[in-house]
Amino acid sequence: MSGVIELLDDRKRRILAAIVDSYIVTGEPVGSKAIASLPDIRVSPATIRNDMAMLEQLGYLEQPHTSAGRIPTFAGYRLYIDELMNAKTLSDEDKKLLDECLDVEVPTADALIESASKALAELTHCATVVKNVAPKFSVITKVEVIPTGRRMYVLLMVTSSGNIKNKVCRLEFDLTNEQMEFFTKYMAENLQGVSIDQLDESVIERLVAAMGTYMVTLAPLLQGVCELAEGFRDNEIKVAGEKNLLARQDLNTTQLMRFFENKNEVVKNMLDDSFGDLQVLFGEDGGFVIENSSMIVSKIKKGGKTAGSLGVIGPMRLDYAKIIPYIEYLTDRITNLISEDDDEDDIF
Amino acid sequence: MSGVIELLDDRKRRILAAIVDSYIVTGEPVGSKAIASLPDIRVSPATIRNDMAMLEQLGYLEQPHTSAGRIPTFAGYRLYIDELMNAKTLSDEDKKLLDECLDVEVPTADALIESASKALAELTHCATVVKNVAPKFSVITKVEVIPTGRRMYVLLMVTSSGNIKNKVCRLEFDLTNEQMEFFTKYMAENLQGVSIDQLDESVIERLVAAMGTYMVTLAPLLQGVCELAEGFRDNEIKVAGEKNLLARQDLNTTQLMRFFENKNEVVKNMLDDSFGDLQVLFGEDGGFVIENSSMIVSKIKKGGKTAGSLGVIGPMRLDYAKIIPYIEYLTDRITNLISEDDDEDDIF
DNA sequence: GTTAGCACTCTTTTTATCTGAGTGCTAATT
DNA sequence: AATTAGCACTCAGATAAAAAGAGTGCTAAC
Repeated sequence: MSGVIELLDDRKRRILAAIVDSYIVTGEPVGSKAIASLPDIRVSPATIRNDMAMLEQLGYLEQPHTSAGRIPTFAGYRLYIDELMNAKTLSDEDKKLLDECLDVEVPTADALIESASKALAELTHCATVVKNVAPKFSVITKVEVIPTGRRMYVLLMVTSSGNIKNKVCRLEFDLTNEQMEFFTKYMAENLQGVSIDQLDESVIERLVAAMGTYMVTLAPLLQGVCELAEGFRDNEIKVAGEKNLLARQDLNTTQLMRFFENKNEVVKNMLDDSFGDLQVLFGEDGGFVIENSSMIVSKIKKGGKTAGSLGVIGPMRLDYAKIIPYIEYLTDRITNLISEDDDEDDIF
Repeated sequence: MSGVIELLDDRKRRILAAIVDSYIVTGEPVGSKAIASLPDIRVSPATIRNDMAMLEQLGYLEQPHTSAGRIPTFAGYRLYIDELMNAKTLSDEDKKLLDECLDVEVPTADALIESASKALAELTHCATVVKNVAPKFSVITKVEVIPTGRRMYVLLMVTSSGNIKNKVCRLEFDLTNEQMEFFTKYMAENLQGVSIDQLDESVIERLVAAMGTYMVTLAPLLQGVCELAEGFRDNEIKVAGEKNLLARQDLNTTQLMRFFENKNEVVKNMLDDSFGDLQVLFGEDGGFVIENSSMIVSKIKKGGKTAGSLGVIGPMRLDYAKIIPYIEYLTDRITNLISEDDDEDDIF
C-alpha cells in the first residue's frame, strides 16, 4: 500500500475540508491565501494552490471564473459530508433543547414529528419537511356520530396511532335514536381494526349495499367516514418554515414556489426511495429541482418499519456538521418514544 | 356657485383618474404624452402638464424626480377610490365564479369566510386576511368525552356557530363509566349556553371547586375544555396567499415577514377600529408598516353586529375598481348566507 | 516537495459620457 | 382667458472606458 501514490493525501483532504467549511460560512469562493492563514495548515499559499488544482482535477472543486477562489462541487460536498467534516457532538444543552421540542402533551407519532419539524425549522432557519406514514400502519379504533343541531352531525374518527379527526355532516333528515345506535354499532362491527390505508370508496360501497334499504339514509355518513380516512392519508407530507427559504437570495424563488406547491408529489417519491437511515440529497437529485439546494432526510422507525421521515431543506451550503447531528438526535428520540408507547400503551 | 373658481375641474379629475389607472397597470410614472394620447382626452400634452402641475400642488400627485412622470400620492389614491374610479360592475360570470367559492359543504360562518379568503387570494394574486369573531357570539352547545385508549380521552366541543374542535387528554387514571357520565352531565348543566368568550380559567376553577373532591380526577378534563375554548378564540385572524406578496419586488420582504408573524396583534386592531362597511387603508395607516402596501377590508355582519371581516392586502397599486366589487359581493353574500341560517336552522 | 516571485486573467468598482423621457416656462395662437 | 407649440433644462439610467484587486498558474530557486 505504501508504494501507491495517494491522489488524495491527508493534507489535500484537510484543505478540501477547510474550503468547504469556509464556503459554508461565507458563501464566497475560497482562495489559497485564506486557507494558508488557518492555524492547522502549515504550508504556503503556493503549495495550497497546487493541491487545489489537483482537487479540481479530481472533481471536488471548481472555479466560478479564472481569478476567483474555489467552491465545492457536488462531489466535494459529498466527500465532505461522508468523510471530512467533523460532526459536532451535541452538548447537554443542545440535547435538552431538542428534548423540550419533543415534550408534547400527547406523544403520538404525529404530534412528535410535527413538533420536531417546527422546532428544526426554527433552529436551522431552513424549511423542514416531514412525511408521516403512521396512517398506513394505523387502524380505525372508533367511529362516533354526535348530533349537534338540526340535521347536523359530527363524525368523529379515532385511529390506533392516536389521531383524531372530525367532520360535520349535514343530512337531509334528522336521525332517530335507533338509526344512530345502529350506525355506531355497524361502524364498530365493520370498521374497527380496518386499516386507514384500505378504507376507500369500494369498502364504503360494500357497506352501504350490505346495510339494507331501511338504513339508506345513513349513506351520507358513510361517505363522510370515507372522507375522514382520506383526510388522514392526505396528511402525509407537511412542510414548515417555507418562509425561511424565500428570503434567501441563493435559492430561486420560482423554483421554491413550485416545489412547495407540488410538495405532495415531489417529496413523496424522494422519501419513498430506499436509502439508509440518513441521507443527503443535492439540488437536482431525485427529481426535485431547486438549484443550489440540499436536503437532509432521516428516517423514523417503528418496529423495524419506516414510520416517517424528517428532513431539512436549505441551500447547498448548509451547516451539515451541526444540522446532521440535530436531525439524527431528533429522529432517534422519536423512534424511541413511539416504540416505548408500543409496550406501554399498545397504541398500534 | 358658478362664479367660484373650481380648483379641481372635470378635466383635472379625468386626468388624475387616467394617471392612477395607468400607474396601477404599469407601475411606472405617467407622463403628459401618454395621457394626451388617450381617446377621451382631447387636449395637448402642454395643457395636461399645466393640470398635472396643479394636481401636484393640490397634493394628489408627486414626481419621483424632476424628469419623470407623476405618480399618485396617498391623497391621490384616496380621491381615486372615493370618487374617480369607475368600479366595474360584476358580470354574471363573475358572480357565478364567486358564488361557487361560497358553495361549501357546511355553510358555517367559519367555512364561508375561510373559503372566500382563499378564493380571493387566488383571484387577486394578493394576500387576504380574515377576522372571524363568530366565536365571540357563539356559545357551547355540547361537550363530549370519548375514551380512545388506556387513559386516553378525546374531548369534543361543539359551538352554536357550527364549529367543532377536539383535543386528546391523557389522564393519570382510567375513568369509570360513572365518572364519564357525571362529566358529560356536569358539562351539559354548567357549560351549555356559555359563551366561548367567557369561558376562561376562572370559570374552570369555579367548576372544579364546585365539583367536589370525589370527582377531582376530572380536573384535567376541565382544563382541556378550557384549552379548547381558547383554541376557538385564538383562531380569529387568518391570512391566506402570503406567498403571492413575497414574490413581488415592490413590497419589502422583511416588512412582510414581520407583518405575517405578528398578524394576530397587528391585524386585530386594524379590523377592530370602527369604520364603515368597506374601507381602504394605506401603507403606514393604522400601525402596520408595509411600505407601499394597501389593504381593502370589508365587514361581514350578522344580526346588525360585525361577525368578521374579509380583506385583501397587496401593493398600493391594486386594481381597486375590480377588487372592491369582488370583496363587496363576497361579504354581502356571506352576510346574507349566515343570516338565512338564522331563520332556517337557528344555529346561533 | 515546497515556496517566492511574477505575469496574467477576469470580476468588480469607479469614473466619465451619452441618451432620452419628461418637465416648466415663454411666447404665439385660438 | 385658455390652449398650444417650441425650446432649454434636468436628471435617472444606459453605455463605455479605465482602474483596482483578488486570485491564479507557472517558473525557478530553495
